[in-house]
Amino acid sequence: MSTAGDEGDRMTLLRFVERFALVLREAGMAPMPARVLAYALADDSDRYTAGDLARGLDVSPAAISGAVRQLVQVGLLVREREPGTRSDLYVLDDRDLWSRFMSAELATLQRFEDAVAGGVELLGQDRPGGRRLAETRDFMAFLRAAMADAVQRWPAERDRLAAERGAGVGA
Amino acid sequence: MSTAGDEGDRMTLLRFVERFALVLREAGMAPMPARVLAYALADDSDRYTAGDLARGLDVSPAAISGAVRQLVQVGLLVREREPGTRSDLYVLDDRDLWSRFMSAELATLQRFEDAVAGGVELLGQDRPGGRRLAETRDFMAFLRAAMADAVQRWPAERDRLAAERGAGVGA
DNA sequence: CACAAACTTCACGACTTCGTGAAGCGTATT
DNA sequence: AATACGCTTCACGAAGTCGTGAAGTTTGTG
Repeated sequence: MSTAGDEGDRMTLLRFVERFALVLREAGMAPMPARVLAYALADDSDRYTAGDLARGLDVSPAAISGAVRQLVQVGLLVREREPGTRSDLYVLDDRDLWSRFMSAELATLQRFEDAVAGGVELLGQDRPGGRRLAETRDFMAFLRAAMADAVQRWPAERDRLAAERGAGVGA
Repeated sequence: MSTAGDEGDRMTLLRFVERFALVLREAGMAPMPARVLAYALADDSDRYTAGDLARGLDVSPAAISGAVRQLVQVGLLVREREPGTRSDLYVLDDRDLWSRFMSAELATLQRFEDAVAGGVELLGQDRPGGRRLAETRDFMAFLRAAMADAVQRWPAERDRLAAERGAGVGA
């Protein structure tokens, strides 16, 4: 009977994976990396072989291969190697996961800023188009600074939240 | 001779449009809306008919039709109607353009948060996966608050920048 | 009232992208 | 040293998406 419960858990897990992956895709992530990230985040284990992920998500090992490479490249997954085994282990280093995720986002924002700054150079600030571009560039810079600041403040804020809740539960 | 210069300007403009549109696409925007937005932002006029955009970008009116509808829907473009003409006018209300753009982004972030919160409900916080999800949710909330705050501060910051530069040029 | 212009909608063709299946390669076991 | 296992790469088939061309609709003009 315990199997039935486990299978139910697995189904709810996979449903959530699909739902969360959809949001990630809308934010620009490719489908398979989105699924792998969602799965690694929500499943209870904290280290997975490629085979684990393939079986857990019920997709081909080939799909996993590409997905984890992309995730490793952007720093959302870390590849580890246990001596005496032939499988790589992928671990979701959740301690600074989202700070790292946001760092990638900040790089994107930087590219925005560069592209717009290039446009300002090309068009000059003495024309309406150039002025709009310049203001856009300033906004990007402002926003990027604000986000970088928030990312930096996050660890302390997280610890504060944890302490607060720990105290609340204890009381 | 002025024609040659104008054509050169037009070419540099279109090159910039392509470059900036590419960045916008990487951020999740559809190709044609990205081009239209980049063009409307960088070109010197501040109101365009659909025909202006089609000719300016050298694409079919049909492509413009879908693109402007999407841009109007997310609030990046405003549709206006001059009495006594048969064309709608699309204006890029640049005063609060980026605040509005960020509001849409904040909505996306809210969907993130909702999806993750749903996962926390499904999985419970007494399991490693659920705990990771809960921390993710908290991070999303924290980041969203920081971004909302930044968006709110932007108008004042922009005016401050403008005043500063105006003074700098004068000195 | 008829005509003309502009935009919109629709359906098609081209392109890109995604995930699978099969073959190849590296690595530990025996 | 040979074998078996797991991952990776490659090429293919399928699905979704994008922009064009043509027809239809609405709106202003003569």
